[in-house]
Amino acid sequence: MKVSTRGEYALRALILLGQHSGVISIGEIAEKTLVPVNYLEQILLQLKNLGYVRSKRGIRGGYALRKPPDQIVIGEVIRQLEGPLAPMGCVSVTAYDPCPLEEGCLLKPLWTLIRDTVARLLENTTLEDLLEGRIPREERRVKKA
Amino acid sequence: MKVSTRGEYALRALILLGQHSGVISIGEIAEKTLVPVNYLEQILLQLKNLGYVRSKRGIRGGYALRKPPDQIVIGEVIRQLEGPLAPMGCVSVTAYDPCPLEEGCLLKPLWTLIRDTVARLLENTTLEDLLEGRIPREERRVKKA
DNA sequence: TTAAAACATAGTAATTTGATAGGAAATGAC
DNA sequence: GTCATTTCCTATCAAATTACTATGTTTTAA
Repeated sequence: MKVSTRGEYALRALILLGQHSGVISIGEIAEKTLVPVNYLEQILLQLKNLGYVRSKRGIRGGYALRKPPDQIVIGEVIRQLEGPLAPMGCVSVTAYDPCPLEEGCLLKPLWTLIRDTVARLLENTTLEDLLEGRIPREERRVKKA
Repeated sequence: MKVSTRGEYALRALILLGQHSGVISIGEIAEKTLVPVNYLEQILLQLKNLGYVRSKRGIRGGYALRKPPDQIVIGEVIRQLEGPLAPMGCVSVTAYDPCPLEEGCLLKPLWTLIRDTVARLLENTTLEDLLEGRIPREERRVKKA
């Protein structure tokens, strides 16, 4: 039930970027977040390709957020950096993987409950919530069409 | 955020044992749960050492539950077979591991919330609940001394 | 022109996971 | 009492994942 360093490091970087207006260099981000520079480089690149951050090359270059913090959903970030939120393939919404014992499985309801609970928490939390220290917070009312 | 095969296999075995009164041999359990025999052997041994099951050796031997299903807490089983329920060491109750950034960390409240939520679900679920298909179910009122 | 910084990708070390192997010890059937 | 059956125990190993390291290329502004 662990979250890997990759997701953790990405969130650390996003938080730092969310706290500043200008661009910050990889070196400085690495220093502040205690992440190895080369490793962080890869992660930031991925965040950039996913559209969360923008970069500026060259001498005064660095990274900055590309979206406003309330548009950055933590669940999405984690899912994109380290795969499905579900504890088992058989209950994954984004990466369903069938299991021969699935029919009548007495465990599946438990895994489903866990996946739904965790997903709801993470999909209901934005970078802004983290920045504002709004965790835990009241459930946002779900909009239904 | 995955649960490993070890925990899953252990729970499959416990469920099967909970559905029968007599002892069942490793071979038969392996067949029914689709788990490699040698691997299952290790897992059952561990479950035995933890007091969840008892064994009988020799010709009509096998395994059976040692505790009544309502005394077997799923959260405990998972924790003992595959480690802490927390997503990060910094929020683990049973295996706390400090982090230099912990003070003022904006992520910690989120990890704490996740760990507490998952732990509450799993510690509130027993083998009996699984056997009775009682998942999801109403929260049991917590007994406080 | 050049130094600083991001870009891109290849490689690698460590850890965890998921087993496999093989013999020792116990037990009941005969 | 011997023998087939089954658990007990531990060592080993292979594959996958994770976490990082390395190295060179491209862009940019001073």
